[in-house]
Amino acid sequence: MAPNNPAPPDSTRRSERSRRAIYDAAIALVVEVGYPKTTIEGIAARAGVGKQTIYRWWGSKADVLLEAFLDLSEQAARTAAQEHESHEGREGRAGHESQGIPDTGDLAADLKLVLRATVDELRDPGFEAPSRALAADGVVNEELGRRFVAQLLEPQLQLYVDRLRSAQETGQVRPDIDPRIALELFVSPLAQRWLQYTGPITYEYTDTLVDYALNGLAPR
Amino acid sequence: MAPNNPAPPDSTRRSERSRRAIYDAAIALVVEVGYPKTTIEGIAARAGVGKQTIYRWWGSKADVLLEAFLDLSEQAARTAAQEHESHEGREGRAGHESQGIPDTGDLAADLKLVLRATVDELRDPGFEAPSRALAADGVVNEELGRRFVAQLLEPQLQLYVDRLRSAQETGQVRPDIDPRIALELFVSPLAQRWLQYTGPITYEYTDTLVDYALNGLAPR
Amino acid sequence: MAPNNPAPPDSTRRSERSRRAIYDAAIALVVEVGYPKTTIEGIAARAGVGKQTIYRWWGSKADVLLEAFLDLSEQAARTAAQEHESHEGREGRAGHESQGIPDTGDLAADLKLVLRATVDELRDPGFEAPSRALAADGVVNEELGRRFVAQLLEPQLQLYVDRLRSAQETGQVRPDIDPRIALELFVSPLAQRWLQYTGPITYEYTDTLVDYALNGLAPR
Amino acid sequence: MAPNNPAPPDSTRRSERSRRAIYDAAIALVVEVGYPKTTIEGIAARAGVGKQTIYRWWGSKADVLLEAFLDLSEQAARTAAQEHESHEGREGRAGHESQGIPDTGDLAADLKLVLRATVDELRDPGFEAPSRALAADGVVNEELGRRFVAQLLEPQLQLYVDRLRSAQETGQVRPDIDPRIALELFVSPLAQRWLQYTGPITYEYTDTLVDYALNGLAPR
DNA sequence: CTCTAACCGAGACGGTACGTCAGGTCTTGAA
DNA sequence: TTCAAGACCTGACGTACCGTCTCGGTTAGAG
Repeated sequence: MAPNNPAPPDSTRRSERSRRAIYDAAIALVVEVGYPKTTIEGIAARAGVGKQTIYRWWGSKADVLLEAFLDLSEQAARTAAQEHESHEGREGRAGHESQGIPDTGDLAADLKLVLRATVDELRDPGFEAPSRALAADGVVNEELGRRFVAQLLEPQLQLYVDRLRSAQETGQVRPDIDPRIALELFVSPLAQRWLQYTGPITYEYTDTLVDYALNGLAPR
Repeated sequence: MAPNNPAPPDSTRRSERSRRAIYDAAIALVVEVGYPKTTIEGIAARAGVGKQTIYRWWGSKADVLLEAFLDLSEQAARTAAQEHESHEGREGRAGHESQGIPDTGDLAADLKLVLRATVDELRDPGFEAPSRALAADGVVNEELGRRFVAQLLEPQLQLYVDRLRSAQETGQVRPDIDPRIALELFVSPLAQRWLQYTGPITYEYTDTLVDYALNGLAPR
Repeated sequence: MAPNNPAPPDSTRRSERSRRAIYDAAIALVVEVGYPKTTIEGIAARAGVGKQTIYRWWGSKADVLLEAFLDLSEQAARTAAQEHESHEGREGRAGHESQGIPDTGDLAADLKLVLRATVDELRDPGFEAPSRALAADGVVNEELGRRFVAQLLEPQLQLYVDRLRSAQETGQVRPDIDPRIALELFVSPLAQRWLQYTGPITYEYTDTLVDYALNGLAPR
Repeated sequence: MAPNNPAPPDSTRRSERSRRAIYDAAIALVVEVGYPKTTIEGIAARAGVGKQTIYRWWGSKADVLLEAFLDLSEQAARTAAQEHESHEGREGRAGHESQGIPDTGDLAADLKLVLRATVDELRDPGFEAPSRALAADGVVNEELGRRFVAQLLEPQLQLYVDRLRSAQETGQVRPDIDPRIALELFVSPLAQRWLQYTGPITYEYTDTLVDYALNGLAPR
């Protein structure tokens, strides 16, 4: 279809070593100097890699960072999973939503727990810097934004959908509610405060969001 | 305190002509070529202005655009106000939130109306391009983000606070609710969908948000 | 004739204070930072004068410096003349050529004396910096070069012409010699060494030049 | 010793193409618009080269022009040499001093011939413009001046030294004369007239210089 | 002894060029 | 063929001065 213009490189010969070094350099630079001052040349230099090696495999700074961050998330998830395993038996101590949202039967409590964990994550500079960078670029670059959402955000949101559906089955949420929209009532406010600095991010705040969303603003 | 190094220029001698031209050029370029490809040189050239005239009065591309957009908003508000005046007698047909949120007594209807107007605005390229650009830069540049919020976003949100308080007085909203948080239940989801392309933006969607937020997710 | 384009300013209202300050600033800057780094803005700032005051009365940096240097030379000449007067009675101890070249009857001795004084002058940074600057600009700017020569150099050279003519009358120089050309035999070599760094500038050197020039290179 | 900060570029990878284009552009611009209006940007643009490519290999406009002019001189010398070769058998018709000064046994005639050729050269705009530019900058920039002399001027002067020494052997010049100084008697006057516009440059003038210098000003 | 036209300081303005940085492409030599 | 290295062309950066143009204020000579 497309005239395969750029003659795609042979990925079997790809240097795993370089890929890792590039990921690490990209994340480190974003954390240390910020996204705008992170440059492809800087990443290449820090990774001990030729610029061409980056241009060969990625299309832009954002591409590099998106993959690097995905990789980082996977690592973190893997680590968390192992830890989870070693603590098996204990219930509920969810550390990271990628493990799924706990289902103790008490929807409000489960949501508050998970949102508190998210609050923690949003404050961890190691995660915050790259994800904020990607989110920012995604705001102005629709294609990147959609990939960011599809690969990072939506999988997280899907866990809320699952938990809400489960709550619908137990009657804690009205059956006519669309869970994909419902989750936004407590997730989006947190997201906006984080993205736009529209307010402080605290446990009390997220707890409140859950209460308001579940019970509504109108008198009962 | 600070040694106010660069000796601030004399604003009384400032050229109004240049300021206007720079505002116009900045907005036009962001709309036409996008924020990242909008350069200070480009703005200066398009405005028929020396680069130094921009650097003399603003600290960055974002500063220029923020002021330009503020100016644009004021113009729009002024225009809308005049139009409103000329249509006096008709009630309620608010076109722009800066006029305040209508208060017909029916909170849900009023909110839906305003949110629909916001949906329209978010789709107007003349407004979308610059505000998206500023929002994006604000995500990664906290100082800018806070100014964006303080000068553009928060005044809008305050209107919701007012309307919600009015609703509390008429008993349509529970008195223990914090309006500043409550408004996020329907505003933030819309904001996030717009910022991050996490879902379509439609009247049905915003209507649904209002219903969910007012009535809550839990069965009554 | 000409449409009196720029409407020449009224020189009777001219500020002597500013003129002096500009001269001083120009000379000082050329000495301190060099001609290329001397700017009109810098002169204006250092002189505590508006830029327009410079542009009103001079056409270029070189114009300013040329006048400043002429002024400086006149001052120096006046100072030297006073000093000369106070030492009256003593013969021959010419300090500065502008007083005329001494005429003791011994042409070689007189020339050597004057050239040694020139050597001293060429090494005085206060004179060297500005005159070198003007000479340099004159090399590449014919109009300036010709003014530099006419106003500064040629009057000096004329003194040599006079002395050589006197020597022709006493038979120390052949009558068919053109003094204006002859003087170049000892003046130009010194000038070139100074302008182009083609060799060291010493008393021995200038003495030698006089000997060679008077006696010729060929065996007698 | 010095911390050789800027990490000198790898000259083996240097683009010969760019170098040539830069030389040509620099010379052409100096001839066409003059040295002061010749800018690095202009050279880069005319040469179809990035500015950085100039800054990578040269430190200043003068550096570029000096090398360009040296290259031009070498080319010219090479061309002249070839021409000379093809005219072998004919004696004495020296076109360019770099071929050496002719030695017909008649010193005065040989010097006059060569100086007349120099007069021609000083009037060839292709040579005059760049060499005047370099000379001018060298007046005010000692480091450049010394390089100009060492690389361009002194080699020419050395030819006079050689010819004068030969004349000393044949008894046409007194043995106690220092040829390096002697040559200045006829070369420097011409140089000064050229540099400073102190007088017309003609064959008659240079012929006269030779006569005066060889025979001296004093009666024989 | 005003009045008023200029010169004055200051410095904003539209520009040009500076020297630097990074983007993305292309070439070279070693592995 | 990939890779590290880095030269190359491009284009924007933020700065320095250019020469022109107001803007009050001051200042002197014509009334």
